[in-house]
Amino acid sequence: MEARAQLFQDAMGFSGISGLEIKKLAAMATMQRFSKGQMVFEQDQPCDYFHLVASGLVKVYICSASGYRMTYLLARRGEPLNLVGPFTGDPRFLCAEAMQATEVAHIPRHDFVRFVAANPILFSNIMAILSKAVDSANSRLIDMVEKRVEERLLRVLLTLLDKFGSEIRLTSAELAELAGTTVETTLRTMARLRSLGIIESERGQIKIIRPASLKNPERLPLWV
Amino acid sequence: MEARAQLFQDAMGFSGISGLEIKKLAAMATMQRFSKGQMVFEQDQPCDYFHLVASGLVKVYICSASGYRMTYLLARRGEPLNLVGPFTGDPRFLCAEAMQATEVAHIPRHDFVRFVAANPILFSNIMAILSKAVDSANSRLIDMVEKRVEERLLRVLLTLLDKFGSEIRLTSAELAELAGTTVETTLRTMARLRSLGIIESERGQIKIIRPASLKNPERLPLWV
DNA sequence: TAGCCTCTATGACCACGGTCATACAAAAGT
DNA sequence: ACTTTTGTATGACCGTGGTCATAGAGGCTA
Repeated sequence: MEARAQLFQDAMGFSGISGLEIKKLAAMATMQRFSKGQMVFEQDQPCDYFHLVASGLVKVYICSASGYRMTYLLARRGEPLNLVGPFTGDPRFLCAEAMQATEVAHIPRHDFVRFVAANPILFSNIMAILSKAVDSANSRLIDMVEKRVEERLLRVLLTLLDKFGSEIRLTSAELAELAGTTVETTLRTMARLRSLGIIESERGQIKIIRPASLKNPERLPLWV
Repeated sequence: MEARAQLFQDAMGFSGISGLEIKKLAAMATMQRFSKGQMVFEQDQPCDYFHLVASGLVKVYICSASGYRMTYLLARRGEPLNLVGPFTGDPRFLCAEAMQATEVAHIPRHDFVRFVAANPILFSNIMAILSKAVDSANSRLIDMVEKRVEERLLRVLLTLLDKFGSEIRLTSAELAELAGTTVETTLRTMARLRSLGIIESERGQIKIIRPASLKNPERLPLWV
């Protein structure tokens, strides 16, 4: 219970809430463990809970009819999986899958919405996060049209560098889903980056050797 | 003043607000006229106002460094141009441009945010709209990866058909910015659709002859 | 130790669509 | 009535990157 309160205290978007209110929030939450590969929620399901990652790593992705996936968010401790969903309750086409052993806090959506209404500062916090999410989606949309795969991958790597540091524990398939390309093209491009001395890689792990070469001033990190 | 109140009464996202509150909102608004091609707001400007279209048509688009444009929203009477911006005030990279003679209502952002806080139902309304916007952006992202230009254009045409009817007064350049492709490819694709008897077109105008052929069950309209 | 699955790696192929070029008709401006 | 601009139309070219195929190495389970 104390740990749960600490989780919400640290959580993205919950700053500015009093300790008392945080305790109320913690009291509404239930915790659940997921092992690698397990789904936290699936697409086309109604949204009944607000989800917040307590530990581990969860990827949120959209899944097309033909099975194509596009990763949209990599959430770790303190990051919410679905900020919009609880307000409408409607099914969306997002899925969330644990990438490691993970613990997630669930809050029934009506409790969450009532809590937000009672703490209007959350409105602005949520809006600030959403504005980043919308901008990021639009920015990726532009990238898909005018940037080649290498540039998109570099942007993904820069983003991951900022978020996780220079040791990135993702496979090429996972990178491909972030950059919007195929595994083969990702592998080819990574080979080129390796030959340029920008990265080193081994099975399931990428190490960024020259972070400076990613930090092109006109290349902004995504919001992932 | 009466007309302004009527505008907010009809506006998307403002349902469920009492007549008295609507009048307050109308009192905060100022109206401004724009002629074709004029900018309502530009990218990288701080957001000081909430904007609502009163008449005419405004396109909201993102503009990349290399000048590439991607149209994101076609807003007509009753549709807001920037739901997120007023909450943060931060500059984004969206631009809004009048496509015809247009009238837009402006509300100072702080007034708007206070009004929303005082009428919490607006928050759910806004969230419902934002969820569509985010979903639409993500859905277009997937389309960019896995759908060819013709399919993307058909989806754009279906969307426009639903929103504006079978007579669409847009140029090929404007369609290209909606579908995420070039003018040339749009023209070539339109030629093919014309030869299939799906559309007719003349300068600045497209007429959908066989709406049924667009309504593929697995092709959903975008949110534009 | 064998068997299986995942991840990495790379070659061959080729089509979609972007780029550049030219041409012409219709508006719009002077 | 003239020029300029905007929108439509099409041809030619070719590069990026998707698809399919094969192969091997690392890791997990029995």
